[in-house]
Amino acid sequence: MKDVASAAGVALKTVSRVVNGEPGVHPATAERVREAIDRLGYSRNESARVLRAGRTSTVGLVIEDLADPFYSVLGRAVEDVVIGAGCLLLSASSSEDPARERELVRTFCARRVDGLIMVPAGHDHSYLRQELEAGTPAVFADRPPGPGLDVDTVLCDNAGGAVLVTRHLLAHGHRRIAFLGDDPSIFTAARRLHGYRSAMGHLYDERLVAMRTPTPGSVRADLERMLSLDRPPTALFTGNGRLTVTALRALEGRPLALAGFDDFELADLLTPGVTVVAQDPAGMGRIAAELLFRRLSGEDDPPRHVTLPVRLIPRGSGELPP
Amino acid sequence: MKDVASAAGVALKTVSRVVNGEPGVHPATAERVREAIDRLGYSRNESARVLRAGRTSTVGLVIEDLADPFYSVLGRAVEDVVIGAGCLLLSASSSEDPARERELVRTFCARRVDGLIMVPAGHDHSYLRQELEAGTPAVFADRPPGPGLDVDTVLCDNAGGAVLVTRHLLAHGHRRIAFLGDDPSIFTAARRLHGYRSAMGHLYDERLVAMRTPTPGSVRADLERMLSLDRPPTALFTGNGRLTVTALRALEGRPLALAGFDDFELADLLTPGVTVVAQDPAGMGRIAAELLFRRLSGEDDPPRHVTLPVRLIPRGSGELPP
DNA sequence: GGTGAGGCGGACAACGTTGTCACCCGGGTT
DNA sequence: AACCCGGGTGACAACGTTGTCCGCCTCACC
Repeated sequence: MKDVASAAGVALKTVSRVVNGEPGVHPATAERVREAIDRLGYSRNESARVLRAGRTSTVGLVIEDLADPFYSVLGRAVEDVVIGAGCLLLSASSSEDPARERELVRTFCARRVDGLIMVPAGHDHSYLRQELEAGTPAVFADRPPGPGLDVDTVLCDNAGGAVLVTRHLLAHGHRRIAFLGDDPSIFTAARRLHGYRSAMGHLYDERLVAMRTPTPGSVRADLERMLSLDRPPTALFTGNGRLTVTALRALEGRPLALAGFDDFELADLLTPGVTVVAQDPAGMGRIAAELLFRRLSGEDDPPRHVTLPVRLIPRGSGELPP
Repeated sequence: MKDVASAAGVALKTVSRVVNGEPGVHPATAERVREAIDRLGYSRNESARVLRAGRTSTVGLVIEDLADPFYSVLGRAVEDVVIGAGCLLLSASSSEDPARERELVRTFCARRVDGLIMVPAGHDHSYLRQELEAGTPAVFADRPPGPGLDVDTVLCDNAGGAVLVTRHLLAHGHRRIAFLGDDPSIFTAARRLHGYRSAMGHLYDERLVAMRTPTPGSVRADLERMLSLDRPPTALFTGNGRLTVTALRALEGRPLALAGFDDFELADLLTPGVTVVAQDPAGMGRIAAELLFRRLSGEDDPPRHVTLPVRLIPRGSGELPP
């Protein structure tokens, strides 16, 4: 900027005024400055601007895995809102590791992001309190913050969706309905199990439940175990998109009614089509980002808790008879 | 930092030394400073550090769409390398819009990212020359830069993959093979068409080719037109993952041999399984990021051009007889 | 011709950090 | 006693920008 100023034969501040479109500059002077800017290929150094202004116009996004379709769609929705607000998005994957999550948040805060959007991996977010008090708002998406911390949160109706699926299978005559879920320490997994269990009522049988971090091997083993019971399940409820797909592979076409949490591409093209209860990851991302920007524009209401509805999409696999 | 200094009763510079682990600070003093840091919850302001140092330890990623499985996997691989190098990743989607791409690059450069990784949307990247000369290296992935610009580039073997698919279909007895591709102004689409055409040789028939930005409607229309020809195609080659899926929906189970460019999740679970030629998006992202960091560590060789191999995965749909 | 207003331009400080250099002080050497 | 040495510490400038404030010039009006 100094160079531009001397090239145009004006003072530093005048260049700054032109760059920022401030009034009080003679059109001819402004033109001369712009010409010098073009000639020298000058572009404002945002770091310095940030240092002065105190705001970075940057939002940090911590998700579980950028490559997961659910989270990448969520991330894209966040990005659209963030870019629309004239900010940029720093994104990083926690890989479901609380330590990495914390480290990423620390890094983001050292960079003075204006706000954070998080899909938390851990259950202890007390380390965030300091940042929040320092004025960096955070919004949680998909999963709530750990105990003792209350901030804006966007969740889907996990329990309600699980009830919906379970009742749907019950309505089609199933009584032995297995549930395959993720590690119950994950909030969504626990809520979905809860919904399943309450909808099953006295039909609940813990031998038909498997909850752990899924791998192709573990899913296969769990299914084998259940299917070789005296009274094997006639239907299967899978607790998230990845599990549904893994289970489909493990079943290898064995006829078992199936319904899953989370929609996924091509669910409609399989035979039979896979019945799911669908979330709206894009909506979740968008709303989380909007909540964040509301805070950034000074809103000071108590934390909001948004629960997004889910939608049952029957496609055939969940309507198979027992 | 000023507050920490006065709280610990030392000079600013001493705190800076402690924070940066520089030698020459008395252990007792350092301890006092660290105690003050913890007490005040201080964390270094990276913006100021950046302003001083000139490097932001930030990499900008411009891709077509963060929500697209291909690009989100690529993005995740980039992220892993970037984080591993102690940097952060700014990501943004161009939505296949050259103007937006340019604007994003401009914004990233104003923020003084250390380097750029791009999946370009446009064909004119002369605007990058200035940034390159200013010392911001760029690496292109999936598609090369426009004419007149030569930088590190990672592509897959588009033409070779298309030849592979076409020959595979020919080997299974097909002579009338249709090609459904994206807008030929997109590099990958053009290269794949080229591969298809050269493999078809004298069997090439332009009535069996449709190249345009795909929508469900356009794909349906193109297929209808081809299938109602006097001598309709007996096989279909779809030019990218999205097109393959769209075509599968449009075909609604009509028996037509099908093979596509790009692998996609569940391709193996459809009936029949979908034969594809698979790229390695994660490898592409990783290599692009590694090339970038090689530049950042001072390498000054001529631009490298990496072509990644592709792999044919027969799953059934491409082995159907005419 | 003097005067006040307003348009325009510039000098300077400050944002928070780090590199440079100088200082202080105790202990060992000449 | 004069000197040097070096570990520990601090003052200061600089990075590039913008907010504040001041001053100049012009023009209209008395």
